[in-house]
Amino acid sequence: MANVKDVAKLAKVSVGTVSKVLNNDPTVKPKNREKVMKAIEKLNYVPNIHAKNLSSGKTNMISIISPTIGDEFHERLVSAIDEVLSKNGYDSVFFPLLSRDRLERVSSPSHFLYQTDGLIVSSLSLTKMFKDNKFPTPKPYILVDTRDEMNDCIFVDNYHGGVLAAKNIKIYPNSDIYILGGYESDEVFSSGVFSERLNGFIDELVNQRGISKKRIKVIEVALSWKESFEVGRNIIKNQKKRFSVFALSDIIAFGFIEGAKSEDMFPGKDYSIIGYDDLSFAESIKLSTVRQPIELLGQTAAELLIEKITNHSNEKIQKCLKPKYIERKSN
Amino acid sequence: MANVKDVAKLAKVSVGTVSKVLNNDPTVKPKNREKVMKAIEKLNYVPNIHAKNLSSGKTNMISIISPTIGDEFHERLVSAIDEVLSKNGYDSVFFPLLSRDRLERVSSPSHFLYQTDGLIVSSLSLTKMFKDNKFPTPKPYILVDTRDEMNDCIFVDNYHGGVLAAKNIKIYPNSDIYILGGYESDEVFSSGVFSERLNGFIDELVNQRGISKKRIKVIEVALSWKESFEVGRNIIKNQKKRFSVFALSDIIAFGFIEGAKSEDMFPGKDYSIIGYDDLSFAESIKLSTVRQPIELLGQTAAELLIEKITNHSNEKIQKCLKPKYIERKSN
DNA sequence: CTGAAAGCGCTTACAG
DNA sequence: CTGAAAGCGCTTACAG
Repeated sequence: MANVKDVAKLAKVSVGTVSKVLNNDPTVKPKNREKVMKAIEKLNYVPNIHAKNLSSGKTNMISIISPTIGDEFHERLVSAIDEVLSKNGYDSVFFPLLSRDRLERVSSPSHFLYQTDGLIVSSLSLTKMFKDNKFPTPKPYILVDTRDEMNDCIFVDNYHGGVLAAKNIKIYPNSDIYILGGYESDEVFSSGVFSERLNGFIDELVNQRGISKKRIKVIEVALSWKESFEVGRNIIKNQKKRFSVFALSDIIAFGFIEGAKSEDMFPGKDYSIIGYDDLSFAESIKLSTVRQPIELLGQTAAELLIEKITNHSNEKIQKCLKPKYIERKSN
Repeated sequence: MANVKDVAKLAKVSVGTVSKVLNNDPTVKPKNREKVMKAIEKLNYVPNIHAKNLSSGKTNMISIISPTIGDEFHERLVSAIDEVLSKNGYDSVFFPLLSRDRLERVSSPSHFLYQTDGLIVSSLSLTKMFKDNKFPTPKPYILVDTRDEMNDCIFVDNYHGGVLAAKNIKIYPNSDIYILGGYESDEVFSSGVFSERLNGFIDELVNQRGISKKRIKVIEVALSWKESFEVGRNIIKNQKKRFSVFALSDIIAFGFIEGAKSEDMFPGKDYSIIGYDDLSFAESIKLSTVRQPIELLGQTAAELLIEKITNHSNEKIQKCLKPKYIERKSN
């Protein structure tokens, strides 16, 4: 593998000049630039990125950490983030957690992810794992989709989302009201958003709509279509009259609806249901839901991080976006 | 930020010894190891990963490239890959393509992703973008879920998967047979798997089951639940008798089924349908499908890559796994 | 506008 | 088992 020295020798210039050409420094004379380009071409030279990172002290990369991949929420969030980063000259590199084992590896302060120019951490309350509740890095970072008073963060008002669902959900006389979801199997993998939605929902129902707490039943389901399908089937079996459901995610709502359908019960007719997120399928299946501004969340996170990097600003960021209730046929 | 020198000074040893402690070299005397550990603790020392990468010439990281995130197939594939890599002391770093813009950035030979210890490239035929159809890196790599005669690869026999669907699908007298999917909007984003499934299906239908080509209709749909839902609704409108559908992915099958349901037509009753992949929801919705061994695909890819790295072996890899037809109620 | 040289923070033979 | 020193391949003031 050729290096800058080889290129410099062949082009008959100094390594400093080669470096300048590589970095588009406008002070290089066109003639020299051309000589260098030719040498690069001829030697099939590719700059060593690790040397560059080391000597320049920056990477032009931003680490993005998310609990999983494989769901629409994070795909959209991450795409929105990447778009803004890209416009600002940064590239993104992804670290989905995937498993407990990987979480462990990724928590080592010397892991690569802490040595890019900044981090965006999505839907996780990882800071609990570290000393002083801070990530083990001097690099700037921002948390997304989680509220964390000790760190810069941007999130959607999940409590208010729950309130919106409670304000709008149809309730039948003396019927049960189910809350589906909220099960966060592993504390560090959780962001707390589910319990905030749940709290907002219950508070509004009890305090404003005067619903007795006894009528509200929380069913813990993982964020899994399949598991929610099973819940849909099983709950249905014990139901004799119309009831109401607040699913803490559209995924859960969708699974539940299909499970219920398999027992011949239909949303908007045999029961009312409101989901959360407004994912792409929600409109097709006519699911009433609480919409999160996913793209805006990602864009804003990226913009705030870039601002932190460029201005070395240290003011605390606690930004809150608002969700919106979307009425469809299921409620 | 403290560095090895600071640690060495405080621990009263040489930097070489510090480095050995950092890398768990057993030849360090316990006493010295302890002194170093204490100094590390005291100084809050974190090794600079870029310096380490540069001087050691390796990263212990493997780049994983995939077209998208947000789908179950890639989540499972990537998780399986990561598990095997982890057991062998490697960490994985992800580069989903997400967009054309990002693809462009990521195609630069000097991009970080080409300078890890190896690459696994999933569901893409990116090699067309580069000289000699090879990735611009001396590092070993392997392609997954795509057949590429010029490069090492591991894939599932998609042609055979199409044949399996054709062998098993129920066909009604004089009825139409639809193939859904196969639309690959951007050549470099495609892996060619859809057209192989399609070819296997048609060949078997025409040559073995004696079906006239005229009865077979290909409807191009993107790999999108929502778009497939619309197709389900629209096709249904023109259908007066029972028909058959081969969906080139379970996602497409699922969307189609729901769209059809919204017009009161049901799989296994008003039409027959076979999907592809056997994703987690397939069993719940009773979808007959062609199962791909997704985890095995990922594991094997990771194992083969590690073998290439450790043995510097250069023998060509063209590994083919077999799919399996799963009968459920939809067909 | 260019070149010589120091420096980034590690690892790795090698001598002892 | 340890230390001194060279080396990895870049960037970056600085002198000219």
